[in-house]
Amino acid sequence: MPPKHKTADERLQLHTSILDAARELFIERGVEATTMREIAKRIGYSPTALYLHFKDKDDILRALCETDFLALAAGLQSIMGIPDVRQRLSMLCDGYAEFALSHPNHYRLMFMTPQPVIDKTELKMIHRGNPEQDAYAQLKSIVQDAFEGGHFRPELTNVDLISQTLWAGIHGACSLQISKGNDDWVEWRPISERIQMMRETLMIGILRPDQTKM
Amino acid sequence: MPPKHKTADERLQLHTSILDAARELFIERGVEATTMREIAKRIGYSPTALYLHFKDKDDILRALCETDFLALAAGLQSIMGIPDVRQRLSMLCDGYAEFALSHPNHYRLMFMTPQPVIDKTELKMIHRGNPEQDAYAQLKSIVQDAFEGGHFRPELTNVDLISQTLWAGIHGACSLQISKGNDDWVEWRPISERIQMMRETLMIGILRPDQTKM
DNA sequence: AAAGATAACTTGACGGCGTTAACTTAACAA
DNA sequence: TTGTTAAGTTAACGCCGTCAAGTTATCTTT
Repeated sequence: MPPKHKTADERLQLHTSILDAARELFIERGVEATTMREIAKRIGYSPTALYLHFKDKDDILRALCETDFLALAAGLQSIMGIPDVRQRLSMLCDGYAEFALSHPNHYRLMFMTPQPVIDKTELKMIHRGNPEQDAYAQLKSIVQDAFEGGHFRPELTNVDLISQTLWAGIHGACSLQISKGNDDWVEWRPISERIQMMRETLMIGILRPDQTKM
Repeated sequence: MPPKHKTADERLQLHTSILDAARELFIERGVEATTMREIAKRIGYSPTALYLHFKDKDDILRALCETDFLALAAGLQSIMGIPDVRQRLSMLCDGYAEFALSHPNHYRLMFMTPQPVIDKTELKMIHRGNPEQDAYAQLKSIVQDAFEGGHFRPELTNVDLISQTLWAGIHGACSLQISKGNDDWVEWRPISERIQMMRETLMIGILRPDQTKM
């Protein structure tokens, strides 16, 4: 019970321990179902202590998502160094899918929930368009390279449109798995097969027909 | 205030007026944000009256989704009569996307929210695999036809896998629009272009290369 | 050394939520 | 006429997110 003036380090420690506890609970039982009181109990503080570090519950969610966006981009960064541009594109699809499927609850928050929770104009940490921090910028930069290398079908001329189609395809496979993968209404093929086929279908559909093998 | 023994018709009328009010509110401000009290107030009953017709809030949601699944399949039914199988496939993609984008909140409930809300084993109204009531069965039946007609690339041999890839592709384009379409982080191309390109990309990626024109 | 200010909390409360239990009352059945 | 029952309502329970006010130990100033 003894309050004490804290160093910046100690303040940060509580800050991150709130985020860690919130992340665990959000992942464990979903964001709507976890309460501020639970988060507080898990770290041994009273519920209102959370409000000393975050404006409200959404603010915690926002902070977690911000971290996750950076983590996604960081995880994909190594792929940017692959020399062959078709391989790079292909690996980005796989890397993205792996992130989505191994962090389904993060992914849901990032890409499958309504918009207003995260107003990106408020995100100061991430710099838009910076390929080291923005996964869409990474994708677009690879697509730009491939476009300049003449790898796409001649009728495809818009780099954003191509990028958004690739993103949507992989996102569709991942998000359908996350939201409906346990639904036995459909006789699902294994998710690995579905990701693989999506990647190949997109590649064949987008790349120049002469040399589709990679 | 006068309670009265009701005919089956009158009971049904209240039943559907609850569903109508709930649907409006769910669409208007989202499912989590609408309360039982609001639904009740809108139809002029006390909150607990809803529990005479539905077990709980999720039960209302479940009933709405059930109706929506049937509506989706019904809306796509006319497409099943198109003679050319490639055209049929193409039109099914468009029809599905049109449903998703013109009923975004229904679509979110149906295909973008966590699984446990709707346990389809409890849905007695819809018959699984019946192409008149099950949109996935419609898709699969067209894919089956195309497969038997030799329209797919020779390496594609599993009808479920093909169906699920097509579904995922269109779903990806639609769901990304619904959850991120108003997000200016990305310079989105118009959604109609994105749907069209997705459809064409999937067709080229899946159909036999000789005659991709339709 | 004493007094005041402040950082870091906790306690208590507010209004609203989903839901249940108990009550009310009009219509029906015996 | 007298129950029984259908169709509600009222009141309450235990949650929830959040805010205002109170409480202390520490730091700062004199």
